[in-house]
Amino acid sequence: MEPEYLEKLNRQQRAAVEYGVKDGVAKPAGPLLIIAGAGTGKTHTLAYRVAHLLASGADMNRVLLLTFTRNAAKQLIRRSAAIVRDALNVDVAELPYAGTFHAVGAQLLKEFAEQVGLQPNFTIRDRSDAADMMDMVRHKLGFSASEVHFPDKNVCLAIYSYKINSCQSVERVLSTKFKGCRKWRSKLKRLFKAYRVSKREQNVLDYDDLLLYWARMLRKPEIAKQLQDRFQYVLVDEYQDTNRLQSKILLRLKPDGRGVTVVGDDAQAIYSFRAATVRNILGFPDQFSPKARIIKIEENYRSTGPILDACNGVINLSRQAYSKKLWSKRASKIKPCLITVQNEADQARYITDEILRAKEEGVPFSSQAVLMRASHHSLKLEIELGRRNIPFVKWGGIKFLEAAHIKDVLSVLRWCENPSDEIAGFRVLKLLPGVGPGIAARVLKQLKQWPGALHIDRVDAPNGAAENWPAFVKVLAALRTPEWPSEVPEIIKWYLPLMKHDNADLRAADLDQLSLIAGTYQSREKFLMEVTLEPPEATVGPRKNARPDDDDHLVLSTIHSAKGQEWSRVTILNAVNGAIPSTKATNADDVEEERRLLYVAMTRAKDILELIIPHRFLSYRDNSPIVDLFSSPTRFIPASLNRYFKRKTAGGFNGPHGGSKKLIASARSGY
DNA sequence: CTCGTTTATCTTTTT
DNA sequence: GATAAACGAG
Repeated sequence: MEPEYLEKLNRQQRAAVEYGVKDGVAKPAGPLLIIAGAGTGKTHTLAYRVAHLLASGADMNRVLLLTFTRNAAKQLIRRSAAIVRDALNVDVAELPYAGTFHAVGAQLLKEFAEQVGLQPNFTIRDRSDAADMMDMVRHKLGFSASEVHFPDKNVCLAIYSYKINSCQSVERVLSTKFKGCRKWRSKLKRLFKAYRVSKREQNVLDYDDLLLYWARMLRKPEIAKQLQDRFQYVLVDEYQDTNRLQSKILLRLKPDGRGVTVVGDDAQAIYSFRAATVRNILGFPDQFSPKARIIKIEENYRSTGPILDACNGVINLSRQAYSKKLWSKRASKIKPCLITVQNEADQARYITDEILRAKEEGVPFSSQAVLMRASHHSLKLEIELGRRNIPFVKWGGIKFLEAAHIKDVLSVLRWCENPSDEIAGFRVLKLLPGVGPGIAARVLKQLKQWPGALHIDRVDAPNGAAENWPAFVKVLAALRTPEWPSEVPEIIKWYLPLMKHDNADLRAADLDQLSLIAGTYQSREKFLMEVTLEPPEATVGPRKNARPDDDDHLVLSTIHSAKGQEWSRVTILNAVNGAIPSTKATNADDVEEERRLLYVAMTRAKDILELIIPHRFLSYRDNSPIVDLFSSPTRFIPASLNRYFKRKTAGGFNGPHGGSKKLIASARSGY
């Protein structure tokens, strides 16, 4: 007697779901690699696998599910729970161990903090706070003043982060990825050392530490044993985008690979800048003996035949060989379309026109998306959409938490939570008029006399800040006994008059939203931890026409953020050299990744796919300022792929890459 | 000496 | 269009 839900799966999917389950009983088997191409129902399969394991007796407390975003984890859990409920009428509310590597790492580090020499109240530093800290150390060591063109804080952090995630030496990273910084080799090493010391002193961890300490704690035999026993099943999604450090964690968690499932697609590896390496997935089977079982899922349910043909055409021009070929039963006569326009203004107009037209023909905004290589590529389009009152949300732009005013308020909370957090303290102190970097540093130094508590009341008011000092002391004193979440509006009330940024009204509205978001968390500690690991999706600034949940809205997204998503109608912006591939992509490997990026973007489309080629495109050429380039269509779609695409022009363009008026007419009659 | 403002430089992607 | 060094005022 087998569960009915298995019948909904195709042969390959079913093999993946049933692997390690015999006669309705789950028993951890050897490692499994699932190669699942774009649109083959990868999430679906993984959800069924989790559900099937649980339905076959696996204990949900012993399942570890690692996904690329926390959102993906939530979706998977929801779908698995629904399947189990339908089949067994049993409620599997939540998997206790599910989320990103970083989030689960944080969870386990809280649990084992003392045993690995951490204080359990550590706070997690987001990217820009980590950069600020790097900057502070950089100043302290005198590198900013004495050296001309010493790499800035972001570059320093990028090098350091790459080193940690790729498990390579500083030398190697400098000579492969950051060649321009090689001459600072020894200074950078000193900087990184001081940065590590500083993190320890302030009891903070950066993103990379969450992985690093996790990997380290698994080298302790007692802890390793405990976790190896706890996690009977470990499932990892998007394995092609994991890095060396993450694969080490996985291997230390399950040295023999028993109970491990990894899922991914080598053709969709797009995160090498984060030190992800496709060798993790390609080399996965051989790490074990006997080798991992490989199951490939190749039937695509998402896209129409013509779209898939074009996608295959693009990826097959790669020098690398990929491990599968997608096919689809979905017939259609509509080929993907390359549209040449005069410039970016015409591009914005054309896209807007077509979106409205599609909407009139019955494709809701929410089934349409515009994808771009870089977040700022959509600026003109956003203005046009605003003018025409089309609701949209943008993914992958400035995140809510990165806005200056939000960070100001969060810093107050973070400083109170962890008084050793000097970056937070520094930022808060500088809010007061009359307090700059010098005075702020002095106050922080004084505060060090009373470690563990924030005795701002014992510090004399600095000259020039006397007026605002008492109110400041009062607010911080009140925060010593947390009143969650009502303390948040209190802080905002204090903060607003001090705010130095413009657009005060908009920012005040953002802060109101922050209060609301804070209210959904149980405690200040939980809020701070989760909010840095998975920022809320709210956007900041003028969002008159972006009403996230309740409306039928369009999505604008970077290609990276569009991972795993699908829409009926997809438009790709700036399909020109300089954007895809980016001018930043210099070596052959980088260019290959850009090709995969285009592939990922194209495979998001179910029914209609359009790529726009503006003939003139504002670009940045290495060191010179903005240049207006005559661009050329992306090199990833050369003439040899012509048969997969329809071509047309719009906006009265009749230049060198364009088609004829006749083509426009026939293309328009297509839908 | 310290804060706030001006001026020059470089702009990918994200947990 | 952000960021950091240089400049100028107190």
